[in-house]
Amino acid sequence: MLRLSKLTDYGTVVLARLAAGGNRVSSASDLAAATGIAPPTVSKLLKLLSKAGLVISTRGANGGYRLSRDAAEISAAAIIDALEGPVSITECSAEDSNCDYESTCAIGGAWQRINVAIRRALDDISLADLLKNTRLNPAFRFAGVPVTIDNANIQKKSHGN
Amino acid sequence: MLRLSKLTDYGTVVLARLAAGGNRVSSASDLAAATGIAPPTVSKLLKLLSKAGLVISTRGANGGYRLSRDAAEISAAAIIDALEGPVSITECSAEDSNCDYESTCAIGGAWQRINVAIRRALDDISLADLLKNTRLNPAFRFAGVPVTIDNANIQKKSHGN
DNA sequence: GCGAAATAGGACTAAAATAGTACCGTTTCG
DNA sequence: CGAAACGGTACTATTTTAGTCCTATTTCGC
Repeated sequence: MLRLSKLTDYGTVVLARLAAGGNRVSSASDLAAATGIAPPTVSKLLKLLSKAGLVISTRGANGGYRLSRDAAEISAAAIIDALEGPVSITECSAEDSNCDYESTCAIGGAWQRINVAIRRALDDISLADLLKNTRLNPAFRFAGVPVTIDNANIQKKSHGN
Repeated sequence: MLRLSKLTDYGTVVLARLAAGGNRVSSASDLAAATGIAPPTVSKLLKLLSKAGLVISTRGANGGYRLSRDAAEISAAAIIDALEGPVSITECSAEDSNCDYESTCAIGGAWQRINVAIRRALDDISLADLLKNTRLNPAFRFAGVPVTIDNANIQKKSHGN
């Protein structure tokens, strides 16, 4: 847990691709082809990123997307915010959180400190850093689940049933 | 996003209650009554915490639960691990993950660094810390909203590196 | 001007993860 | 022996997430 959604993961891949393209605009379908991610999904991603101001869109024929600023200026936090909304570790964090257990809780504030620490880590890393890529961990298993993603099966989401 | 599940949140509340009880054992139903969380849920929580070694259970009549060690020795990371499994920010992290997008991805390693940073933040805070403060900051929102964290002295990355 | 290419936005469906509940078994005290 | 309490598992419901599709709008090229 505490992991980010696939969309965000894909989002970084798309952004990375965009970064590689420099200032040239790329269409959603081109990006989909380049990354192997399903076109509608790429499109959705780009819309969100555009709304968040991370990418700039150009409409019309020959239109497409490009990064709104240098990859070094785009933080992981910004990406996550754009695709998942505010990073907030607990729900019971707002003043108006109407948490029923408030009287017995006694917790609360401290989570925010953690939250801030996490946020800081996320702010520290830019898209450019993500691109540098240093694969530091060897085999890495996930939550006890054997992660076996088959090359061919990656898109087996054949929604037909 | 990037937030932890309700179960984890409740779990901390239960642990906090347990910490308040010192060495005395508390039954699941007592804890449920004290915290206001539904008994079956509390029970489930305690089972998980017990399995993870965070609490010690005593069976039989007059049995119950108590912390396995001092609240200061129980880190937020341990709690999250117990209730949500390993903290891991992305799935596509393994060298052998056969991620189809690998060629175009170029991302990967950096997420782990973020992960480590987050983990460190989580390790830094103990259950005792969580207990210390009630509600230190009023209104608190993330995203683009004004974050007003006054106690700016969140323990920084005091891990010495 | 017209048609094709492309984004914008939203609605919708399907799948998966989470939360919560219930049941039954085992242990221990009195 | 019986009640209290934990242990484990299986199940269901709810919520969240992922993914798809449709329609409108904008712009380029002929």
